[in-house]
Amino acid sequence: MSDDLAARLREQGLRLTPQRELILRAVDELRHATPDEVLVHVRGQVSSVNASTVYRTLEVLEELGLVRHTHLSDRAPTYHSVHEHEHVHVVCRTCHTVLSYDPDLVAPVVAALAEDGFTMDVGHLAIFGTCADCAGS
Amino acid sequence: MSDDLAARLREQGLRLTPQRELILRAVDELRHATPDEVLVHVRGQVSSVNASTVYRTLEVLEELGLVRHTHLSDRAPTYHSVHEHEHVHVVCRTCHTVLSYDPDLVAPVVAALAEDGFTMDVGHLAIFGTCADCAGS
DNA sequence: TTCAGTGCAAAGCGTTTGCAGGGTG
DNA sequence: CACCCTGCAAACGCTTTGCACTGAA
Repeated sequence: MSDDLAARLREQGLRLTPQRELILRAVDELRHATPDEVLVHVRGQVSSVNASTVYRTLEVLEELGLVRHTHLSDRAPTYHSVHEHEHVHVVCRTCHTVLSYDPDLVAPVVAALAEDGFTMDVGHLAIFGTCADCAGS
Repeated sequence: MSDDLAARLREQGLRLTPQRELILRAVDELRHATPDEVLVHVRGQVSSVNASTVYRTLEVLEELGLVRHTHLSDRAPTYHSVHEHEHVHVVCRTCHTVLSYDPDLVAPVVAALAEDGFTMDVGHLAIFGTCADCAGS
């Protein structure tokens, strides 16, 4: 999968750098991480990786189709590897728990929008609401 | 509906101010507006309304259940009146067109999550993807 | 040897906060 | 006349940008 990275970069005339390998690996390992969390993680391994590099790299990796992002809070976005099964994020606004659901959950919506020619981005979806535990309060 | 405002404020021991009336009216009139757009709008009517007042007021109005917000871009959130019919936002990431759908669109999802005790916030939902016009490119 | 990628520092955008003065109830 | 609300200015968190240097191909 690092080969994936090398291959895709080459296709685009881009270059393989240690930072890009590290950042991709960090996203894979952290599962759901903000840019800042990625930064902290890679700094734990190699010093002097800069925040701007993380932002620029995540952008590149997303364009290459190697990572994805969602918005699970009003703050920083969350990146995850495309190697994970695609899933829908369901977020409780009270306790901030994030549940992952199978894409089947929204299959009817995908189908309905497809009839209008709209291709839904399932992996980016975040559904907000109140979970069972917090409903009482 | 300004009476609504007065009543709800009173219930909470809060005060009715010109700024709060103006900002609520701006959200009603602009239909989908960012805090900054609200600011510009109210400034067109009365000078010297401050950005922080807009933020604080939108927060209050949302707590009172008079306005709602969604995230239709990676930038500032969008506020709209609760007087509009509740609707689901569908956003094309290519041309940035925002389509409004009836909540029926996601009824199956609401039902499925309800079985797990999760109450979905339909009005806050934003679905991203690619619209028919942009699919070709 | 070329030019993409990096680190650094500064600036950017959107938002929040502390405080003192002003206005509602 | 209490105390909520406002404006102002500063600070905040996250992200982007310009620039000179470094290093991958």
